[in-house]
Amino acid sequence: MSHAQNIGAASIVRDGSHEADAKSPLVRKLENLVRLSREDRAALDQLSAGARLIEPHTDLMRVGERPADAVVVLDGFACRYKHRVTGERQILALLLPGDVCDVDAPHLGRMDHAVGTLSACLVARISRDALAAIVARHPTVARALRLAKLAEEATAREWLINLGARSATERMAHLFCELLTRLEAVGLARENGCKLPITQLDLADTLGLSSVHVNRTLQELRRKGLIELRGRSLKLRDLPDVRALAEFNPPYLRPAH
Amino acid sequence: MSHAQNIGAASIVRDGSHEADAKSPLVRKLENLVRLSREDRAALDQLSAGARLIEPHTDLMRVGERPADAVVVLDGFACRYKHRVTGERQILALLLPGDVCDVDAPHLGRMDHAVGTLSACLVARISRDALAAIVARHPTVARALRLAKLAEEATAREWLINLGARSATERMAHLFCELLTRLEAVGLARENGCKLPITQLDLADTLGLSSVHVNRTLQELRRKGLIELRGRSLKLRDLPDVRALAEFNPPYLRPAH
DNA sequence: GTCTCACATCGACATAGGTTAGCTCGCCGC
DNA sequence: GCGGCGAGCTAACCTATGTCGATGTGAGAC
Repeated sequence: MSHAQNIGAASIVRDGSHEADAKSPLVRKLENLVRLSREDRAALDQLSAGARLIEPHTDLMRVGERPADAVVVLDGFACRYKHRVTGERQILALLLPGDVCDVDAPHLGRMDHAVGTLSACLVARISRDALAAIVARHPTVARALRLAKLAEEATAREWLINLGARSATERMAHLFCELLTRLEAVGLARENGCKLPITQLDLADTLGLSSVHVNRTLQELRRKGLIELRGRSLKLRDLPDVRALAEFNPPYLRPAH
Repeated sequence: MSHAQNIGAASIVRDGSHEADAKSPLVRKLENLVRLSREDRAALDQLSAGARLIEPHTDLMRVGERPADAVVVLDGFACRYKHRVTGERQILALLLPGDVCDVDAPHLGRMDHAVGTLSACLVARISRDALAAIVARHPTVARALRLAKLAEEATAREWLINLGARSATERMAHLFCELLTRLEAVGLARENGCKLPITQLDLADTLGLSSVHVNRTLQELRRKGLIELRGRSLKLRDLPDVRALAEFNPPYLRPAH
């Protein structure tokens, strides 16, 4: 059994069997943005009910498709990505547990990029109608989804700065800070560490680097004692220094605070 | 009088004195996305009524501010940008005539980036109330604004690919294709040419390159007969080749078509 | 156990792009 | 008319990152 599958399996147990004792990542994420009522939470949990386990490297939406549903990631890492005709892939956004993809699916024309899993993922599809219903009946949830969208846009802006203006080490440090913060927000990080169920090649395609250089850069961060990365688990050993190196400023992840 | 001021002045005449014979860039832009009624157009023109001429290199919104109004650019080039602590500037988006900035201002917390003019610009501010009113009374306009936002997001994704995966020449070619297409959509391009009222340094900060390398790259594009750029006016001499070089695919600029 | 495959790692070399510095030209203020 | 300034342009040199090829390593399949 691969690491990736481990992760998927582990959380199916968590999400499936003991639903009572753990909040879903979707609820956790939105609770960082607004105060949810018990009814709001119940409605959200119902959305994630029909979640399915998806294999690594599986497309959830293809280029050119007209998306009928939105998608919520409940466990594992997925991404938005696009291929150049030369074959290079650029990852445009990482979708972590709790992230909702394409809330405005209804307005959308054809997808100009694809969405796919990186690791094994637990994913729920939300039909256009279900989405419309919850937005209409739960204004607080609607507001939370809007704020989440703003955070996604702010994140995209940070990525532009990453790719346009930061060196390889700074980029990587910034990405790690971002991931840690986002995973903390859904209860998936402890002691400045988290799972990182993706390969160095995936990392390369998100950071706009070659996989070889990703490897070199990781070595450097390790050598400086800034991070540990073994197997699929990442730890930021010196968070203040990593943040300083990355010029990481968390508030952009929580708009309207 | 500088080039940039020339451009501002020229269009003030166009937008101010003969309002009857030329549609505002805002109306033109939205008409690419939806079919506007006469009333819709009138309402939009009223929004742009109080436009003012702003000097080059002037901030319209600052980092940390809570934006009270949205902003429409009616002439000239503006941008979203952010400075690193090291002083480098990354331009996150270019705002061209017809572009509306921060329609969801009301939901917004503090600005995580700044908005400022590059050239002299004709700019109208739209109060939160005026915006709410037009969105409520003119659903078609509301829809157009949503679609415009989707186009802006698609553009940001293209920029991520630009910065992450394309070479300097490809990047620049792609940017030029994008600008030409966007300016054509508001009637500000003719015969594959348009104004480009920004410096090579501005270009460098949007493309994530040094100004020296921007210059080199421009020379190369000129040498290959792909573009002409003199003074502040750009012409794509071989549009098919430039598009091929850039892998430019226009439809992303017109969602839902 | 052994085979295989994906991933990580390493070294040697190539190159795109950055840096520094300086020159020119047109415009503006005085 | 002179000095200064911003922008474009060029050349020489430097370095971060890419490319290529080889090797190591661990986990699953059988």
